[in-house]
Amino acid sequence: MKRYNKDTEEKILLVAQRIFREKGFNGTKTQDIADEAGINKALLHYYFTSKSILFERVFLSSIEEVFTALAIHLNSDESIIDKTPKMVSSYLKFVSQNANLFVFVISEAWQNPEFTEKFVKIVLSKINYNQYVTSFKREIEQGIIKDVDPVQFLINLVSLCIFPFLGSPIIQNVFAKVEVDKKEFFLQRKEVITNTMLSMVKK
Amino acid sequence: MKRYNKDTEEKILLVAQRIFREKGFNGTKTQDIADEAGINKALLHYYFTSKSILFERVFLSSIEEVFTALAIHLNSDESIIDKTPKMVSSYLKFVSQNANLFVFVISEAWQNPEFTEKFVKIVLSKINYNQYVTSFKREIEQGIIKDVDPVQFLINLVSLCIFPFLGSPIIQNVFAKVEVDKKEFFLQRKEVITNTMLSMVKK
DNA sequence: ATTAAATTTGACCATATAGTTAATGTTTAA
DNA sequence: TTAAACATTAACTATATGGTCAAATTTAAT
Repeated sequence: MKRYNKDTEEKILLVAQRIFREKGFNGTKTQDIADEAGINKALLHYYFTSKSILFERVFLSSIEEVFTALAIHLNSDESIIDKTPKMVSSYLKFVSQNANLFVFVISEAWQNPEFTEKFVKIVLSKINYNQYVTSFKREIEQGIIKDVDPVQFLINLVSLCIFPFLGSPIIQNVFAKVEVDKKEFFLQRKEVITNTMLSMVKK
Repeated sequence: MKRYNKDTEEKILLVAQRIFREKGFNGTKTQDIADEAGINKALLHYYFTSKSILFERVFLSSIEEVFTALAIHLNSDESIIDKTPKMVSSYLKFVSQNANLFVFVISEAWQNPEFTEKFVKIVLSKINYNQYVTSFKREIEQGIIKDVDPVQFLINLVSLCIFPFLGSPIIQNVFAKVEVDKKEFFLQRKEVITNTMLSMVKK
């Protein structure tokens, strides 16, 4: 008949999310979560049973967040050529503001393949990816765009948007010697990616 | 006047490399390294002083390995259009065989900003960045290729080659039929990336 | 063979960490 | 008002972990 204090639960979850995403499962200490949430470590176990279970919650919601962001515009009724620039723009904005979320999800996905499979399937059940493929193929048949594999197109799109931010600690420092204005440089990417992607499908 | 046993040193380093790359710094236990190397934990400290110092060796040599692979063809005398397919081919092969090396390098680069200065030196010793940019720009001036930013071109190239393998534990679950480490997908990807990159520069 | 130096080990130590317990506050509802 | 139910805490436990040290073993030069 436990009701729990929703404020406390929320507070723990938010702090756990921030620290897990920053330091990963193994780098995160339950004591740190408790301290930053302003509670006792025993209370953390009272609410979430164990570090692993708390981590699962954070991992699942992180995967959810990533796929929710990537689903924007994906299934809109617009043509591929119309929605591609919108996807690029919204993906880039999200990734640039949440780079460590992607590092976390990828790193922990390699570490926890069984959860990854389970969680991705849960999240995908809420998003209609088949519709994207179907409408893409219809445009090919109608002769609107070039004959390109929709899956390869999407993988290209997310690769170009996500990778530079994943690799930014390395890329920025390596090119820092040459590229004077880093911010200008990353703004330039939106245009480059849009052009690259459109040239894949435009006849 | 210590000489050390080179076999022992090598053995520890190889095992440490394998485990660090698989589990990261925080997921790796010195006891596991010692056990798998068939030595005592004290001997590990005799050779490498501390876990952190051993980790630094592994991290820096991993950076070196990555950029040695990326340097192949980058500074060859061939034209961009000739060397692009070769770069795609060799990068894809290397990444597909060493995906967890890239996950490790990216994840730990985020986790250990204090190594930045050291790895930048290593990277710049492996790739001749200025020569690549200069020869790229010369081809633009000569009208051989389109006017594209050489850095953006390179970032696109590595993004398309690396990201799908970084994300494979997730991507595989999204497109159930796509098996990222299967040969068919690999070959298809090589063609798609090559075409995408060439369309960026070909007139 | 003797010896000194280099290498390797078993047995430690100190600390950190996830998790537990019993007691104490605090709400809620009769 | 009060007592049961819920929420929170201080103090604790067991184990894992990085690291140390003196002793034992091996190696190489005399």
